[in-house]
Amino acid sequence: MDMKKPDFTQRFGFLVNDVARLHGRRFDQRVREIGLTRAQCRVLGTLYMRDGQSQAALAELLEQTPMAIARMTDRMEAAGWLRREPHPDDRRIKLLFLNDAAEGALREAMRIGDSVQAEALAGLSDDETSQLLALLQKARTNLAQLERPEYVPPDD
Amino acid sequence: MDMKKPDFTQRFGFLVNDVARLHGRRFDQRVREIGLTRAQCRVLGTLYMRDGQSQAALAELLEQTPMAIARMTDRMEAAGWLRREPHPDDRRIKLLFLNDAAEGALREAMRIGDSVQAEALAGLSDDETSQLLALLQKARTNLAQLERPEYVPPDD
DNA sequence: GCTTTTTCATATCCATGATTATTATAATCC
DNA sequence: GGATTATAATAATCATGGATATGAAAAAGC
Repeated sequence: MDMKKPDFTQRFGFLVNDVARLHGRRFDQRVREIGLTRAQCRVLGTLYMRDGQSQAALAELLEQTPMAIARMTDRMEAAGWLRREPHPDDRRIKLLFLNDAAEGALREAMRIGDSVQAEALAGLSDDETSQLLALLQKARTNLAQLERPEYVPPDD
Repeated sequence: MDMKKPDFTQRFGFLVNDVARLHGRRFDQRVREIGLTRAQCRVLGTLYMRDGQSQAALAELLEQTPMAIARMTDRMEAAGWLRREPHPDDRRIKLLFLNDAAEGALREAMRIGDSVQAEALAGLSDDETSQLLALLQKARTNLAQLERPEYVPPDD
């Protein structure tokens, strides 16, 4: 008898959760000195690509609830990273715009992200790294499609 | 000009964060019906492998702060999943033991985890799946060693 | 033995995210 | 065009996790 108990740390859910937690913790420790957090960098990065989104649209892009975006943009507006402007035609909607401070901070955050990524993927060959990214991308598309079946991954 | 802006969603940090968030959200939705959460499953799974740990030891195993474990075990003790018992020799220490209800719930959580993993990794070959797990495991080891240089990954 | 240092658990505060409900505003449907 | 329905933002509540600080108890130094 004395069955070998299953090793939970080898399961995909545990693993990806752990890697994200450890990676994110380390990233947070470093971007903290520029006054940002991991989640805020995510918002900044998305707005940088598509400035002037509504909160609802941003929530869609980030696969998050509108509520999470409402509070996040509250904090980020208070911190001066972005501003909210009324939509000219629809008084329900607030459009989000990056402030000038955001671009430099985002560039620095990218440098930090590169550095943490290098730490996390140390010892992996270039092939292994691209394979890892491709497989994660596939998993991300799978999971996103489960929630929004109409979603089609970008092609360009 | 009109430089192409960097696609943040392709970065490792964003990707692994997103996959963990989407996977965890889906897992949470399902284990909720047995009264558990993702984080609690993580605790249950670890205690199942090594019952009778101190909170500090559990924090080490989970790569988390003792404070996070203190609050987590508070909630889980109140919910009846585990109990705290005093250490016979050291009055600072509380040892954690799973209650009977935990084992069945954990088995069900594993089934749910298998199901979500299958959804997330749909379309990946067996080779790709094992490669993904192996690469994530490597990243996890890398990141863990940055925080605890003495850490050595299990060999058996 | 007694002081200093470590260690264990925990209180407090903040950031994040999910759920649920509410309010204001648009859009749609007879 | 007035009632119904849908959508945008947000409030309130809970679970989670990091950072800092604290009290109690054990270990180490002398």
